[in-house]
Amino acid sequence: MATIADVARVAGVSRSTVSYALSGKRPITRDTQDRIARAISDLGFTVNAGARALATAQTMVIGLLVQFHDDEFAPAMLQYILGTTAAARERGYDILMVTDVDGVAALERITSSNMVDGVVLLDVTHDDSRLATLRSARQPGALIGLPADTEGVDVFDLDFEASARMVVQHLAALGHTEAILITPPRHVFDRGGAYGWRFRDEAIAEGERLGLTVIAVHGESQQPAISAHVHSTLDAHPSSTALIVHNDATVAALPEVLRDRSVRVPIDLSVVGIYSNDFARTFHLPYTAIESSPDALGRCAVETIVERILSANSSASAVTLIAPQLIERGSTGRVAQP
Amino acid sequence: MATIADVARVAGVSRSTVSYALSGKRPITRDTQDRIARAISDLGFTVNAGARALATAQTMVIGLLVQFHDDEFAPAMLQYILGTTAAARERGYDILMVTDVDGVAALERITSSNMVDGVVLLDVTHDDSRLATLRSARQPGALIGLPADTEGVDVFDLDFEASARMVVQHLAALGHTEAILITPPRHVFDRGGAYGWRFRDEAIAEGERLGLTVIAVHGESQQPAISAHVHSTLDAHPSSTALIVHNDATVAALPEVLRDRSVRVPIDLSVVGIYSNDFARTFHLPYTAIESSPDALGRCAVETIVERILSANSSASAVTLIAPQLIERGSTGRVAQP
DNA sequence: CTGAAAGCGCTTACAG
DNA sequence: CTGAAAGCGCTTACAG
Repeated sequence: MATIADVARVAGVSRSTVSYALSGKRPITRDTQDRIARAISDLGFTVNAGARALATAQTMVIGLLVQFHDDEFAPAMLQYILGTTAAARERGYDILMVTDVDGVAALERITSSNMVDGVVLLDVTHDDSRLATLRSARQPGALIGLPADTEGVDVFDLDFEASARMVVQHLAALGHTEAILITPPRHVFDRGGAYGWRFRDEAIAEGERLGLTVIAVHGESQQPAISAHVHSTLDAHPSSTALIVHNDATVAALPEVLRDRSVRVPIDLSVVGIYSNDFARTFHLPYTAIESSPDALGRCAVETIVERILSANSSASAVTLIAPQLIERGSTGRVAQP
Repeated sequence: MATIADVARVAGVSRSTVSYALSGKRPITRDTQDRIARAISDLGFTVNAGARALATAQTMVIGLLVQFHDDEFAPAMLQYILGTTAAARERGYDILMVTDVDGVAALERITSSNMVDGVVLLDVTHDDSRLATLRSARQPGALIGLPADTEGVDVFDLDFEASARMVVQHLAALGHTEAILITPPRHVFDRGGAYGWRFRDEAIAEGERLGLTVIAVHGESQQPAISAHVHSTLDAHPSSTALIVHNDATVAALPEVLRDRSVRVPIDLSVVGIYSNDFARTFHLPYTAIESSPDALGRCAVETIVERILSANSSASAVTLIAPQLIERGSTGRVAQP
């Protein structure tokens, strides 16, 4: 394994000159540069990342904290991971992916040992126990998901309130007066998944303003309960002309259930979802939906982390709620006049 | 940030003593131990991972090389990632997840810069271009997926030949004489995904031995082509009494397609898949299937890597094909006597 | 434009 | 049972 000292010897210069040639942080003669380049290529030299990290106090690694609850629909999570990882690479960072059940301990471990320069937390809940650890860490952190206390952390999330208004306005404009909303499962609310109630509460409130009654029910998290629940919910509310689904597992099961019931979309029922375009492609979901933008959220989080790593200037942290976008896929229609 | 020197000063001992207390590599007086422990906790000291890595030449990080082809069904990949990550943590290693489009460059980057102690390659193809890089790397590597040349690398994969025989024998024993096999999409074969033809060729051969004609067709990779293709394939072979599906995306779409056709399983058609139990749960797939064991494969790969990291003894590399297991879910039946 | 030297925070022979 | 010192492979003031 060639070191910078080997390169220096072969090139007939000092180690510092090799280092500066590598970083470009000071001018080097054309000739010296060439000799160094040749030595590097002859020796197959690569900078040792650990040694560089020790000297610069920069690891060029960002930690990604993922939590897989086994009552959760994992495929949706993958999109955040990929968005984050791609964005990190574009900025020259690698991703240390941590999936420990004990997220607090994992966060403590990778930050206090200086394995990472910053950290992105996925699936942040209302009173996320990882935040205390993050606040006392040396490294900056960005959250995906809105906690109650946003003091000192950068937060990124979809604007679920605006999303709810957008969906309700869309349906109200089409003449709907009663809609069913299938929210995330109860355990998501219990765990503090604020996106659940943020969307639901605003949907109900906006519905009241616009004369659209929103009937909210918790979705199930496991098949076959999911499908059975959609059936019984539709049975229970025959007067509802629209269905809003805010739950990945349920929306993935929806095509089959609606086919079973011979429900024609949008003639018999208008359907609106909240999911990403990638998700729509993977599962062939033909519903008009709010784009949940996992890729964009991951990218924003990484960008902000990198900014904070580079500029020691600790500007005020911010909460960024991404504006929703309604992707029309033709699954909503005007209510038939009786 | 407290260093080991701070701990030593506060405890009134030398740095080496603190280090040895940490590692337990030499006996320390009870009293000295206590003073060090107190100093560590008072200062909130944690070993700097980078410095330790530099001194020991061990990063305690394993690289995981994932390739997301956008014509691929991503959810299946996630299971390998989770199995690998969990197994690594159990052995004290973290996972550096790399998803670069250029896998060769990514592998070169993380190995030559010594960011990792070993590496796991996912989705290895018949003539995987990453293998040359891996062979010249300092770190050991384990593959998931069987390449043509297994020289010097540890390989883990499902025994697809045995899987094919098991499926065909199962169907033949039930009296089936003609079965359709939907293989992975053509581009998987083109790319060198050996699992495709390993299963297919052996299924056909075993079928010939047992009097079961296996009609192999390539699956599609994107909806709505997937569903349309299953329909047309079933239409084209009305005499087939069994369907074998070796393709995640197709099997995920199967319940809907069969419902559309009012096909009763297993009365009208026996169905066998090749997928993991986790996948079955997530997508509620009720078919008898060969367990593809992504978790077990990920674990085995990590275990082997760790063994090689620890015991410098470079014992011969091996190819490990996991024995298949047929999980009965009641989707196959005896052929009706005409 | 280039070099000699200190330092990043650890571990581990070498000595006692 | 414990310490002083060298070394892991870099970077970066400090000097010239």
